[in-house]
Amino acid sequence: MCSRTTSRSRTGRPRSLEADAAILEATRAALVELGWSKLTMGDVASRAKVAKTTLYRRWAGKNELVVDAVAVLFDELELPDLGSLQADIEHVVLQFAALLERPETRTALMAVVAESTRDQPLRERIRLSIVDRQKRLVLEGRQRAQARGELPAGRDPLATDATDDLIFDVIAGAVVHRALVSAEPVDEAWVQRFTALLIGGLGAAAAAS
Amino acid sequence: MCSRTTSRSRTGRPRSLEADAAILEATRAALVELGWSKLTMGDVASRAKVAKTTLYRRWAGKNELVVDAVAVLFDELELPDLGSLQADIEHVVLQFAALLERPETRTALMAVVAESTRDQPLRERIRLSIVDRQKRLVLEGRQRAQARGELPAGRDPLATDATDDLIFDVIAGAVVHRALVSAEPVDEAWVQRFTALLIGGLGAAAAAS
Amino acid sequence: MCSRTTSRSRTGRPRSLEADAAILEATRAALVELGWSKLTMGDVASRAKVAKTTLYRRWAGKNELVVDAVAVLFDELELPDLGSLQADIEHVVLQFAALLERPETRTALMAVVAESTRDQPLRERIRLSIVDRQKRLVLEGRQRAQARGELPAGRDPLATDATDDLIFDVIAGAVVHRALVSAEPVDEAWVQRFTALLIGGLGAAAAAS
Amino acid sequence: MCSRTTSRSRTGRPRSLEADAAILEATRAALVELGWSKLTMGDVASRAKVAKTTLYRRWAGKNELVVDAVAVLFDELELPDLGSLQADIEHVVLQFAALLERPETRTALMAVVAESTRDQPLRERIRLSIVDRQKRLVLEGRQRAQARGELPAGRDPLATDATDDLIFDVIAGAVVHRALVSAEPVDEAWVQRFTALLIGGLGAAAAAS
DNA sequence: CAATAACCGAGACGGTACGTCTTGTCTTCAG
DNA sequence: CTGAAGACAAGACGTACCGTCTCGGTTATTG
Repeated sequence: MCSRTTSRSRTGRPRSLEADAAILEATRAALVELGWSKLTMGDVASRAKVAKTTLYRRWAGKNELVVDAVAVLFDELELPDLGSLQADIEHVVLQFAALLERPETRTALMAVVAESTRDQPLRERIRLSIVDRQKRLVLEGRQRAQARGELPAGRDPLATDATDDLIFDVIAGAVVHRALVSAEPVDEAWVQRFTALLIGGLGAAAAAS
Repeated sequence: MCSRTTSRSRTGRPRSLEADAAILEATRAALVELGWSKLTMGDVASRAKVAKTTLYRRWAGKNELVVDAVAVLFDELELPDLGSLQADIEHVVLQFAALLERPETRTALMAVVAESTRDQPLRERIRLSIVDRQKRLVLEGRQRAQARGELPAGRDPLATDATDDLIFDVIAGAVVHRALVSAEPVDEAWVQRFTALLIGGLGAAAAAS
Repeated sequence: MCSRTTSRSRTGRPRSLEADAAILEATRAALVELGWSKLTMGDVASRAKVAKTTLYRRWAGKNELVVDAVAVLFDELELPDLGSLQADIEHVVLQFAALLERPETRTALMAVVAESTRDQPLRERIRLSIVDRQKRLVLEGRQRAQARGELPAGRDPLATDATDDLIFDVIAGAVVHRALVSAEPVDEAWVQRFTALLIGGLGAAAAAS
Repeated sequence: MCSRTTSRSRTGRPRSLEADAAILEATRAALVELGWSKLTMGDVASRAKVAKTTLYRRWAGKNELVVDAVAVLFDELELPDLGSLQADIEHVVLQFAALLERPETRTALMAVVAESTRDQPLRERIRLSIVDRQKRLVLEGRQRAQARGELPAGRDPLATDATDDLIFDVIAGAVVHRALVSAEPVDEAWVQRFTALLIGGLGAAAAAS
């Protein structure tokens, strides 16, 4: 969200809530039309029918604004119980791939990550708004698979966390790399091969321990 | 490399080769110091002691220049025979992680990928200069493992290619995501867990087919 | 003056009046130091401690800026009553010659006239800001001479206007040509000869009609 | 070596002379199309189908080139004997006005004069190529008028020279000022009034001495 | 119910980088 | 050797954004 978190001085005119929504919507629209690098604060302001001052009062710059604008899109990802780990993973990977097909996500995600390599606060913001929030999917999927008996129950919570992180990086990384770097389609065939590889690896790792 | 590929007009003063080298070197230096977003064409030009026109005569813009400047760094990756697939993969993954620690690669890679989502020619250039060139590592590692008997010989060359691509996306994607998105260290512990997962998956996949 | 004439948009930050003055002063200083052809907008901006955009917001380019910068200098010309037409003319011609000795006028005047041959709006601006404003001198001098009886009272106002214009072109043209084209000094001797010729011509013309 | 010497002496520099003519012609054409300030050396070179090097080998820059290109146009001015001083002057003034109507002269003349205010060698070149060459017209006209008895024979050659110069500045200055600064037509009516004024002045001056 | 304080729009401000253009010099090749 | 072709360093051009700063004016709460 924007920097104004909790403690507001209770006096003075309050900030317009419509403005916040209009700005984020305008940001997404501008991302679709122009892409990250052609998007400008001035353009977002005029799309949202808002003064530039109003933008800068809420967000420090383009990076922060765009992170907030696209973060909400990642909350669309869901993990319905499809009966098997394989099916659950395939489903969420396809959802994620569909999200990466959307121009606003496509152009914004890598850009803010690139910026974050030189900007510690931005890195934190991305982690909070996007990365950590989606780790829930791995957690939920793993627990469900354990409940089904597809995966052994982890004894060491520390090792479990590390494995969750590893799986998250593998899934998210592989899909993003396929979609944006290799620039090849994340279709059902690829997803099945990928999921099989992953589940095979998890099984082998479980057997080894 | 630069746009002048083969057919040179036989007349006029030829382009300076020193300038080419100085520009790419200056670009890398500027990336280290300033990062992607603060890097400017004018600054690169003055570092290289070259006129801006000389830059623009060779590269269409910042994106193309930076791709060429960092592409060569990826050629440092090597795959020495360490006796086992596990060791080979761990070695190259650590090398790749070290490459992503370097500020010039760190800041440039995601940025040009982000730009490429809206720029088809740039996407091609990245694929040619970086992505496809490093797939050699997967090819070589797989063939060596097959020679050692660690992996079964692939019968269907089409399926083999698809698996090579999959492995490439998984390795590169996971490492990049760990290093730049999750922003956590790619250390030996993580690499071992990751490599075990991958090799387990490959073994399971081989057993299944 | 600058393009903002009367109707100001009532909203937004008003334009800085100090900036206007600083820019015109900086322009004159740059003309003195560098001359017309070496004068650059960027240099004027940095002398005036003003952004280039501030210049371009007020003036379309170098031509318009310089016209405004030097126009005010022409207002220094005065026509004190020295008792005779001969003395009045000699005085103003010497003043004008002194003005043309100043480097800012010297270098700017012919340059903007040259540009105006291809630029109708610039021609209008020169006429308004410089030419027409100085015709007052001819008008005043002629009326004073008529009051003294040195020249007959004009009956036809149309013919009077035409004669005023003719005299203006003859005086200004001859002095400018002597000073800048022939590049010879406009000294007292020359001024006396020239004034005698002019007054003689006026007298003969009056006698003929 | 022998053949080269032969071919050199045989072909010598005929190409070079064609180039000179082509360059000056191209310069005039470019002046007509683009005017002084938009005219560039590179454009002239390509119009003349000549390398820029060839231009710079012959002329120091735009100023010198343009002076040479337009100087020849001033040689068209002639002073046929029309029977009276009044008619002779009117004729040459109209010719001069017509010359100033041509776009190449119009745009070039004031521009090079403006440049010459900061460039002594250019001032010399203009004087040699244009100014002094046209003073012949005043000399010839004055002598013819003296032969006709319209003007008294000058006794003092120094005073005569000074008067010739004065007349030259008055005629050239007034016409240029009328045409380019006041930007009003130099038509027959104006020319008659002007010539009458001038001849009246000369008569009065002669009577006075 | 006025004062106050923070908000809002509009738009000018000082800066910085852009990508292009022109200048005058230089380097190569062809004849 | 001369000339065309064109690359070169230098630097100005006019534009676009950035993030900040006035302005005049608009809500809410508070005294």
